[in-house]
Amino acid sequence: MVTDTRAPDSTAPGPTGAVPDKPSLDGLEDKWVARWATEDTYGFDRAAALAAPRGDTFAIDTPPPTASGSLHVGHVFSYTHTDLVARYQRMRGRHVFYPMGWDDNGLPTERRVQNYYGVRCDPSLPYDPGFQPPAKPGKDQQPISRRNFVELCERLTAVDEAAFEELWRRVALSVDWNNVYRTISGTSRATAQRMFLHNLARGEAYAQEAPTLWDVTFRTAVAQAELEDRERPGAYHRISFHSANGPVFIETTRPELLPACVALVAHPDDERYQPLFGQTVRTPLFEVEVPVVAHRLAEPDKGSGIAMICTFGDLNDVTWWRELQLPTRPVVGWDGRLVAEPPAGVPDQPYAELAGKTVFSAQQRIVELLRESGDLQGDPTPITHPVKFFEKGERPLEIVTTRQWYIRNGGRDADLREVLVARGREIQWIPDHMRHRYENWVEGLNGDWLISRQRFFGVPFPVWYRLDAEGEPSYDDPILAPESALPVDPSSDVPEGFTEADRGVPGGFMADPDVMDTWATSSLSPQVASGWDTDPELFAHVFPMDLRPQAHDIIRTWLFSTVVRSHYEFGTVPWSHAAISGFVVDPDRKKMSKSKGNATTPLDVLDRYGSDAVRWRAAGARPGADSPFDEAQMKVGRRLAIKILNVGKFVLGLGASAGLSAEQVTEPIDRGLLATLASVVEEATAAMEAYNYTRALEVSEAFFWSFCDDYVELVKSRAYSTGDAARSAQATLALALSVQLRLFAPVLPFVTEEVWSWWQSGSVHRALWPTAAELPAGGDPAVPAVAAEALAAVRKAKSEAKQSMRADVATATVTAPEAQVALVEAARVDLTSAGRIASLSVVAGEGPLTVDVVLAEPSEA
RNA sequence: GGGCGCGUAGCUCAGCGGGAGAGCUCUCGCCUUACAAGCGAGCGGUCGCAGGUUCGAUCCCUGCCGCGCCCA
Repeated sequence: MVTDTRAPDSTAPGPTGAVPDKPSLDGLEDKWVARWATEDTYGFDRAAALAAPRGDTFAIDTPPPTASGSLHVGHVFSYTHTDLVARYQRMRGRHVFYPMGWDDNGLPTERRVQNYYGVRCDPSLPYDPGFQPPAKPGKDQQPISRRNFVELCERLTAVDEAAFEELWRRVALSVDWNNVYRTISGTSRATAQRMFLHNLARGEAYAQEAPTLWDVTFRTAVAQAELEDRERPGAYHRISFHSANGPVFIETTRPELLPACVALVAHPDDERYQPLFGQTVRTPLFEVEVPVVAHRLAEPDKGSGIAMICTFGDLNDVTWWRELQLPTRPVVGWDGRLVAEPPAGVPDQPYAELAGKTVFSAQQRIVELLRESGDLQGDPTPITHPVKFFEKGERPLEIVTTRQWYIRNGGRDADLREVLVARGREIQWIPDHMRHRYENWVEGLNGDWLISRQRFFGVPFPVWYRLDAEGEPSYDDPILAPESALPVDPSSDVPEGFTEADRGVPGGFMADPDVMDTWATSSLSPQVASGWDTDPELFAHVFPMDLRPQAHDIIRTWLFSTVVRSHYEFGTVPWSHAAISGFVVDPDRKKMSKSKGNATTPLDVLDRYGSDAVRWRAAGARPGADSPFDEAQMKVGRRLAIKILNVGKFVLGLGASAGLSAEQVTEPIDRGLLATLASVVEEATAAMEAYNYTRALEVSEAFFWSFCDDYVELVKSRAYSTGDAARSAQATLALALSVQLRLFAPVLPFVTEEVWSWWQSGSVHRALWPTAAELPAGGDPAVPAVAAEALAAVRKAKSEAKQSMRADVATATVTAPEAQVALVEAARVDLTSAGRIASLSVVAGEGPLTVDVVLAEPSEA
């Protein structure tokens, strides 16, 4: 039976009880990964947690990694950061609810499946129950049905997820592997659909036919959060429009949209064009009459100061179209090619030869035509300008008018924006300044959250539409799936009152063809992980959760969208804390990413330095701070791990660890050492409480090295002897080891567990975090500090004489401030034996402590 | 262009009102029975620049320069 905590018991003999002769890191990872799995060391005890007050539970909303992606050391670092907190909270005696999820729906998985198997989804094909993917992907992607495609997605993500889990176990993430969720699972789909229906019922979700940013490669709409500007070359084409009073020159980077032109626009204050306002001009080539209008967004210093408004070249066009109530003349289709028929009012010629061309080819042809007609003045002027891209896309976004689902997020409602900003202020951000990222994003929103995607592997909208007598869908009264039926797949499930025969026929029904964007599901990770749909009792206990760990690049997406969903459904923030990790960057300070080719594979690094060493390095990266990848640092972590093994061997090898207790610590230097350690414990604890694992490690580590180099050296010979004084040293060493192993346990789970197992029963990771109270009070930290200072002076004398540290000292005279004399005297025995000093005298004097050292004559060899 | 963060030893970073620090690197030593995958010692910085506040500024304020991230 696994209990959540057990009190440390420094006298109980361990299960193995044996200290190896030659401790080594080799094999520790395999050994303890297996042991932790069989003993379910990190399992969440649901019953115990529910029986205890909420404050005894610590719930973490783990980021579900994209299972189809690849991991690099940056992921290892940020997940380790979370694990440091989880392990600390567990050692504080809390029930740590630490699930793991896989984000396996959406575009990345589709792409991986396409490439891995050499297939593509064709929703018009029927399901083939016997389908087997080609052994090797062929030259051309094989079209398969949607259901076959989804099956391949599920098959491949299962494999990917297993590989991820193995890596996470190797890194020693202390997640509860009994609690794993997938964003494409039935539960996730049901949760996402149920939440969507709630949003819809409350008016928070809606569908609208509207201009939408559109990726022509993926043939899907994309959301504002997925946009990025990229600098791209372009050219201003100076083109003449025709009017009764002569030509009007505009400059455009997109001459191919000439047939889509609905107006010209200039700034209302622009005197050059004021006479034209209210007039009409004719487009070149097509001779379509368009009005000249005024609008404040027109930029007088850009180009000629007058621009054409098209359907739709950019977001300004959309604004103009909406605010000036202009007609539309769509020419760009969903595939990024010019549509077959010209828009109403645009003549067949010369449009016919543009139809079917890509925008690129259409532009070339239009430019030729303009040259021939004399409407292109001069040569195009090359420029570079920002162009909107889908962050995962490679071709510029177009704007097409489509019917899409949206969730209100404040982008069109200043009051809601304010409310959501206020929600952000309810969250404790780590580090605090990351709050600005959130607020900037919310305040800069300019549209609602577009959640529908024209893709296949995702959560479908649980919606059907009736078809009228002409077979046209009636969008005004959608048929919603009943909540009891969720999850549904409207493309194979049939709404109540219809049969499959009614699908797609006049008077029948059709499914909503879209799926939800992956963020629309992952924004529900607290609900999915905490059992909103499956375990209401648990959900009521752990939600709102304690911690959302994530990286800063997805504050605008994952963090914000999670806040939105929680705000709507529960009227609360989803977690009390958000801990934001920085990136691991390469030596040039560039973010590590696979696409840049600078990513370091974690397995290789883990193999060479060990998980503890990599975790140690991760713990040195403060929350929110980027840290450069530097292998030299890994070596330092590895050295610390080895040192812990060796000092553990020394302390326990004294053969006297059993039966020792704090009462036996009598010597002033020993009591002083433990007093110092008590303040280290207090400082480390305060740092961990503030999520400052870096500071906690720093103080623990600084103590540890001086413990090894000074204290252990000072008391070594006393510890080897017998009697009360020896027992005092042995008890101190044992106590200090126990405390330090626990201080290091979150960072170095493998070596601390190994050493712990030599003399303790149970896992160090289920032991209680150390407290100052378990150490004897009243010791004077100055005793070991001054003794170490004196010893250092002796060592320096030997070092400068190029002598071994084992060289004998004939006489050593310590001159110390009056107040320190007694301190040195208190450590006299240890100091003389550690320094191999034949005759030590201590005198009071001015200034800081000094030691006059007279080395003994080297003995004859 | 806006927001945020950062400029401290060759490198990575602590410190954030009264003594400029750590680790790594480097140099010189040491086989020392926990550890040579170790130990000891040492070298190394007008704390980005310029003003201001203060008895006193690496630390607070202002401006500038440089770097990074996010957003337009």
